[in-house]
Amino acid sequence: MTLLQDLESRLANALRAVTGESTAPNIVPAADLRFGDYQSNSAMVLAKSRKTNPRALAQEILERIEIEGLATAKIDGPGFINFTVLPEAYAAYAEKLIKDPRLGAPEPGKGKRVVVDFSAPNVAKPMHVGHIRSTILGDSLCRIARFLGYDVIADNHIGDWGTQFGMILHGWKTLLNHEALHADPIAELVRVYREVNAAAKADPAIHEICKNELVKLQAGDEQNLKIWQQCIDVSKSGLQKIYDRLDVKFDHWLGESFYNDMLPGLVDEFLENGLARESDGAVCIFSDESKGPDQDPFRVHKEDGWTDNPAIIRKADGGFLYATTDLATIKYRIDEWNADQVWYVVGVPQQLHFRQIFAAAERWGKTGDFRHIAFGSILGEDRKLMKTRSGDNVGLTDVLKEAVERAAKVIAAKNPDLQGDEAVEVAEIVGIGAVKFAELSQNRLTDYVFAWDRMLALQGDTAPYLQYSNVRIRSIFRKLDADFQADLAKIILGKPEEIHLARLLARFGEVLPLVLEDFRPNLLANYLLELARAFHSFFEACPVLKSEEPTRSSRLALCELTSHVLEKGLGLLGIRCPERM
RNA sequence: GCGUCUGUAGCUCAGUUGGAUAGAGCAUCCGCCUUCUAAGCGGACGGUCACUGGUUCGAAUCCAGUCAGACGCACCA
Repeated sequence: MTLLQDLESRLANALRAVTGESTAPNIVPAADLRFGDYQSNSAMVLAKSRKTNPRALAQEILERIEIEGLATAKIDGPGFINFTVLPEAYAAYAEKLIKDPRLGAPEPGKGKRVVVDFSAPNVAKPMHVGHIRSTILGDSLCRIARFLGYDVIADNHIGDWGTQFGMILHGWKTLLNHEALHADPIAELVRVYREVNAAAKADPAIHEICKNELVKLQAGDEQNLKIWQQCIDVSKSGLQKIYDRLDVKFDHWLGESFYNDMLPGLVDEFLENGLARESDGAVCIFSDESKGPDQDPFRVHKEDGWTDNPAIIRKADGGFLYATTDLATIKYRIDEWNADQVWYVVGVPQQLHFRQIFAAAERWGKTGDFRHIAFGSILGEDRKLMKTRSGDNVGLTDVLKEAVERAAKVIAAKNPDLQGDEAVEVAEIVGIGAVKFAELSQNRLTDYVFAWDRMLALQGDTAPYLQYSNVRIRSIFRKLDADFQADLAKIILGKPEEIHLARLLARFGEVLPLVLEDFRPNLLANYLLELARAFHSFFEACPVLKSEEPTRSSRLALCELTSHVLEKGLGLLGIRCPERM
């Protein structure tokens, strides 16, 4: 039980005693430490509905609440109840956390299986900065969900069957440089794709050839299938290198091609059940007439009023689409994997698509908790969306390379003692961590303009700031002469910096569940910054090794616990901690 | 045209869902290494929360309207 939960249950008891009925307690961390550690506005909310004086009601609550030994409470302002946790209570809780491998975190996901669909790059194309959000956000959500008890299946739904293969096939047959393919497979595939793309735009005959190659592939042409398979294989191994570097893991890579065979049957089923019908030769899912037009994703308002906006699941030429594959994917995840929830970490431009897919799945009887975890776009310097096809986007590999190079320079300047393999390793951890943290520390819905200095900053509110606080801790323990057992230490909190550090350590378990309420790892990132700030202040104000017992052991234990929380918290964001930097 | 998202300090962004005097980082300025790593710490400067109304004890947050930007709206993914 966290301190917050402890306070809430005591407040709930007091509220029941005062009102005679059970009322949800409402406690949040105080906006300002001047007021205390936690604040409740329950008295004001309650007074409103009962039309009584909020301060008088708060007074009644205070007379009934039992918080001896935990906190003190007082009434402030219009009727806030402010709680100040006693230093002894923080100390006792910190001692408990040291022995708790979960560091106070609850397990709200116990018994729930969730499929997380993220990253999902197209094969035969390099990952650029635009792919970074889904990959990093999705990976972090997987880690956090697992820690909070969910049974997580991470699935990389790669684009391995799109129309781009018509051009790639034609390029493979006419333009491929086998030596170049061997040296850098994805680069060569991209070169080929771009050349054919340009040629097809200029010459309709080439466009027609590409279309035919695609039709042959889809019809099961042996040669084309073989080339396709080779493209997938080299692309996957190229992608895997980036994922390894980012420390991102998937349980499955079930791409679009995996669902290919299921699509004809799916469309037939939709037709037979009356869930879809033909229109202009295409098979479409239309709006549910019983619903109002404004609450239906299959209708949209245009210049001349409400008009159909169906989801097309089979084109007039017989081909299948994105929506068809996504429906097959939902069926598989619900029927074969028994998923309770499916989280789609996909950009905000696709929200209409997901509203349609989710609505169609519901009509189809595939029930589950489906969430589109949307995120804002990364914009180019012209403030326009970075388009995949424009081709001149910054590659993800280049970003990582630059990040690690910058980190290496800073290491060489700040800590010349680090040499050789260790310096290389630390640069990797710091550089990649900076990139990930830049992404995870902001609200997922905000668009931003890509800028090197922003993404690769190493000072201020960054991953290196967090890593550095842990490095300072590890440095203390390296200088320790004897063994130290943190779980046996008695914690005594005296200086304000010690109390503040303990206060933030206690909040780890409170923040974590909030992250999954709205899928916002930035809450964890912001918490960790606060914690690190508290630690740095503590570090400057409170000598550890040079202090006398029992303060020395107490501070060592606080350091150890801070290190646990920092490493765990960063780990949940997919960021590693170096021993020194 | 309609819908979704966004608009907060010079810049980049938070703001735990309606709480108290709106917070960080960067930049600028002033201090702090003879003591556990200065990628740090302490302090200063910086705001009409796009605008106008409304709801109420109380609004950056909710509602309506206006302005600005991004994205989406039938056979691409």
